[in-house]
Amino acid sequence: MAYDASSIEPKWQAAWEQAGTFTATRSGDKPKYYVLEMFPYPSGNLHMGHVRNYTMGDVIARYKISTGHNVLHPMGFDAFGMPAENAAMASGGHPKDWTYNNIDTMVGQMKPLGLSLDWSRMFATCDPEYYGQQQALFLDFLEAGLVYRKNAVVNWDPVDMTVLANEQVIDGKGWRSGAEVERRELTQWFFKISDMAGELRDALDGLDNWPAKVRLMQENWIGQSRGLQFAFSTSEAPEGFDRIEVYTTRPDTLMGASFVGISPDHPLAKQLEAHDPKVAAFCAEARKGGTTAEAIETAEKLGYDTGITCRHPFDTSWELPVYIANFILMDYGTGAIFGCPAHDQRDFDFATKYGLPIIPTFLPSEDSSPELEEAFVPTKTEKVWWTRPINWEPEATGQEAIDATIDFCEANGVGQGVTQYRLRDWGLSRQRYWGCPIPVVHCETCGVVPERKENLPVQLPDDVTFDVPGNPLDRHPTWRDVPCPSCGAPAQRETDTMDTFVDSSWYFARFTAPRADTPTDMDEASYWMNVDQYIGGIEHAILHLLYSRFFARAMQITGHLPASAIEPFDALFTQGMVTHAIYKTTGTDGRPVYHYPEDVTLRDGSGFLADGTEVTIVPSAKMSKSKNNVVNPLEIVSKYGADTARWFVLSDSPPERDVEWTASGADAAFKHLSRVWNICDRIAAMPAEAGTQEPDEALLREMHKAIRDVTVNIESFGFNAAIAKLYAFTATLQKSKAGKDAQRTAIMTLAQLMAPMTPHLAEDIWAHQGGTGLIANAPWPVADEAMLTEDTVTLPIQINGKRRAEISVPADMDKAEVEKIAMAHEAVLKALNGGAPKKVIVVPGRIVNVVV
RNA sequence: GCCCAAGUGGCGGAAUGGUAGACGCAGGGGAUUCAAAAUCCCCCGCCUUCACGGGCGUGUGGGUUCGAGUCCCACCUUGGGCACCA
Repeated sequence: MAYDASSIEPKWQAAWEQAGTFTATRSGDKPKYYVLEMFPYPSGNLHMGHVRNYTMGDVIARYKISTGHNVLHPMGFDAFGMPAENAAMASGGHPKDWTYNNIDTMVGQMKPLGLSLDWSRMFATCDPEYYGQQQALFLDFLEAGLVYRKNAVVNWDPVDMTVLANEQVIDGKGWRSGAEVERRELTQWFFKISDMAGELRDALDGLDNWPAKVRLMQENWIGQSRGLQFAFSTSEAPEGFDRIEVYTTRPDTLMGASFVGISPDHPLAKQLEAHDPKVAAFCAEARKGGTTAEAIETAEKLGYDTGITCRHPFDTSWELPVYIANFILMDYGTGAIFGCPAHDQRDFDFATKYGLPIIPTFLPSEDSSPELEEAFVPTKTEKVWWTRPINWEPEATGQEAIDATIDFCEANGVGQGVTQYRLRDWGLSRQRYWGCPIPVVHCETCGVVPERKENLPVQLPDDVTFDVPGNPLDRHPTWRDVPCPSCGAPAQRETDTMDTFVDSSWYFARFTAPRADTPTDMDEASYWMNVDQYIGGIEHAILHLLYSRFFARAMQITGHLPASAIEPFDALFTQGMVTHAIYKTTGTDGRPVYHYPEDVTLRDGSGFLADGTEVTIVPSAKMSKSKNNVVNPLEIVSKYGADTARWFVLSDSPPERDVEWTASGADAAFKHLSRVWNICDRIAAMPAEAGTQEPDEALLREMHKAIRDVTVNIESFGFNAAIAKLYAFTATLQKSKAGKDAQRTAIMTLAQLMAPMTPHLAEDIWAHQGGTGLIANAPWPVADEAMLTEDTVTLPIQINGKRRAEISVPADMDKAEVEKIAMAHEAVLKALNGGAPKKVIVVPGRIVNVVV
């Protein structure tokens, strides 16, 4: 009988479900293991990237079950967000219907993959049971001072009519709509993530099982810098502005200062603006400046001389002009700087334009000219020659001078060393309908009043329409107008909803007690947290993972997570994409025409259409509907079965790298599984003769090596290498002349080793060979050390580092004996030509190297 | 501009400082078959040799070492992150 996945796979999926194999249970006798893949957005389409992501998690989950763990492996949906509203606007339906229909569809696409998920824990973030608990968290955060409201210049997306976080603005465009982002001032809710910047940065060092790359990206994002904060005293300034605080990371260049610059949003600038139309005009112009990368790149440095002057802190007779400048950001440092044109290119450009002095504080060497063509900015670790050192040697590095200046300023009461972070607070308000409502009410007399917890969830109204842009909650009187929870007077609900990154910042904790009537159940959370292995895409390296780390800390402060869970993800793995070649020709209008893979015939690496036209092949492209190179998982499952798809996405490429889907590769995977199936059949049909000692032992030795290698590879995420070993062991078994018992042991072990990757086929082989119970519950095989050690080993003999011969010696032969045999080898005798070797290195069990 | 990572056959990729190229794809040869499909077996880095063998080979150039794909330095290329952050 041929291998038929379509009959095998549903059978075993039903068996697992009936046995409750993957329902997470607590018990004291086993360690727990929590494996989680980043939950999907319910777009309605499962793609190969999902299959790869979930298969990797599944391999880990199944492996951990068979190594005696209580495994939690849940799945849910990140279900709020704009595509649902966009769909409603486009087709007139309701975001809720669209979303829940898509969830049904995707569950239907996921189940045939045979994933070891505990479906009883499933939820979607748009379930009122979930977002109601999120509102409870919000209220607790509010009480703990972790959320606040402020007026802020925000990024406004004019197409989506919503505010975007800085991180959601890419090259000055909305991350989703691609529209040019405008600057608007609105009152917004913020999470105080910047308070934790130092802690979030320092704790990265403890995340040993995270990719170094992700830790580095977060470190750069948090952006710590050490510098000096001090004040210039002013003259001719309006009242209340007799000092201007500035922050600098280069206090060593203070003796080269030639102006003081303030942001157009600086309080002093605003003060001047109020009284002087010329200042107001300048500030308006400066603020308008585009936010696109090109605009910033090419923007001219603009300044407005306020007529105010500052006294240099080291020399009070030295006066510096105060400019309002368009390149100074209000929300970094103090919003004010001193400009040192000699050692900062921006300041250099500015000084050149406004005729300000350019005074170097250091030069490449003692005899260098002080005339500069451009700013001189060496690295801080390079030794340079100082023209006027304060308290350091004339030849010193920038870093040495910086440290010395901070010490000097602190000692003389001029300023103090300060650590600054680039990380800003997380603005969470969104002017959208399809999100978690912010549970507060605005009352004229009481101000911002939190909703009472017993009234949660503040549920989204269902009767809304999307025929006009903007937020339907704003124009829904019966939902919006409510009595104040505090005084009972007529008041209005907050109509902003939360950024969807909030939803995904704690779902992993909710999975530990998904039906609890508080956000978490501390007992369950203490048992299951942390996530032992988290798997997802590198695109979430910064936002989602940083926000989740913040949330875990905030949840600990508000009593929703134990202190042990403030770093919620013990280990992180970022998997690569599934790509596919693009086949294109050029149309009559000169534009590319993309062809479906099934319309292209491949011969010797070239591709042809049915009419013989050759197509251009672009390998390894991201799957995209517009490029006609999407491979649909359901089609693959119905053609080959889930096990083939799973096997393929794990083979060939290392999991952190992209893997290219190829039809020939999928065929090869299917053929291999068929081969294993046929071997199983053949062994079952073998007559039960007595085994023959030598072939039996040879087979079993290879089996134990396979156990060792596959185990090591699974534990280290080397799935492609594990699969390579399984191919090799299958070939050994196929050719084996061993007796039935040994072969039966081998095929059953092979099935066990394959079970994490191809669970259905493995179960079927197990049942076919009379295995006890489900292979999913069978204990993982253990390699027998005695079977791993060889009696004799083959040692290469190198002469001067080049391999020249081989000898076969007993594994435990001592060095001297090995050397004697090697020295008697004809290749060595020939190389020595009667002389004596300079040196002989014998590495037992490894190599012999003779130096002549 | 700053920071980081990676460069190995025709392709994807293996390789605790110890026989480079496991395994898969593509390619070639053979068995089986009336023939084909399917299946099975063998070959497959480059140059050279009838052959045995020899020479060269992990982006480039140096270095450390008995021995380097692996460690160190410089450079080149590709990919990624950040960027008017003082």
